[in-house]
Amino acid sequence: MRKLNFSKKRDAMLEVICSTNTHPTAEWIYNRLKSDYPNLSLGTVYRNLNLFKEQGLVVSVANVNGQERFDGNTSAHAHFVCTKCGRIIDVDCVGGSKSFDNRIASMYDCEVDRHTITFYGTCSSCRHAHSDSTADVPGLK
Amino acid sequence: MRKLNFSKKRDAMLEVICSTNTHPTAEWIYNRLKSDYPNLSLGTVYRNLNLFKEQGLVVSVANVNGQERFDGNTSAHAHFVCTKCGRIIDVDCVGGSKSFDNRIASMYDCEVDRHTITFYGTCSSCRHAHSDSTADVPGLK
DNA sequence: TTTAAAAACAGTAATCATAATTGTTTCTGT
DNA sequence: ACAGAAACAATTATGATTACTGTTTTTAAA
Repeated sequence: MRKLNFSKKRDAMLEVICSTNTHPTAEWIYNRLKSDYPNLSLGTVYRNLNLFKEQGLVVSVANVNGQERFDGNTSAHAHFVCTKCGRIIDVDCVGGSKSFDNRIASMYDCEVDRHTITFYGTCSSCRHAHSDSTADVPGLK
Repeated sequence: MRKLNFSKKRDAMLEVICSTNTHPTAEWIYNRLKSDYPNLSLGTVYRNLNLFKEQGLVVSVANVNGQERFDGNTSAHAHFVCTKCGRIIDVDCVGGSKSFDNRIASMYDCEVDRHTITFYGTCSSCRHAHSDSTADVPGLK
């Protein structure tokens, strides 16, 4: 694996990703940082996200409306995706065991690196849809 | 839900999707059919795929290298995605229970329509990589 | 069976997320 | 300080998917 130099912007990116639980898009991260780093480039965000994935610092949890969604919390946990508003919620009570992976590996003679468990449906906010509380949901049209 | 007219091409699409276990891309379906339907349009394939999803006739199982992958087998089952060759393999021995969904629904006060369980790793063929047996894998670059 | 409205379609152009390229700047170890 | 590596911005390119427009098929009812 490649050796990485230090980089202020990359650090800031990781900081942003790890301190939110909104499972942001590339663009959300970009918008978050461009006030602090006015000459940040979207290309840099994409490139660093790929590096983070390579290094296992960040995982891709879903693709919602054509946009990849990332998570800095790499501990094994599932996700719920609201198909109405695009919100992604952590689900900590199910799956996430390595024993799944091992079972599949031996059954199918393959190497299993990881697995994802993702639920799809309508979130609490959207069900009770009183107020449009989608302010902080990344990837909204 | 919308009322659908009959359509030869749409029928053929569904037939193709349901009689393969390769979890094809839109383009793979298009290429499969264009010998029988020389004036089939890729736009038609995309439009009908979206209709199939709406109607629950087909599910989207993964997004591999930026391409959506479909499955005409809508019975609950998991998938293994080879990150080397893009192959997707059915995994029939895990998950798929509605009780998961119900548990999440009550815990998070949400409506759960479905869930996906997806394993990522290196498939048998790619591990033993003697021959390039990726002939029928959709979505290969 | 005409016939008119609705839906499906081809062909094409437009979008939009992401990737690649290029030339410049910043690190980092020596 | 300096040379090579990595990071970066800016721009351009790519490629999957969607939207649009005018034409053809399908449908159901007269």
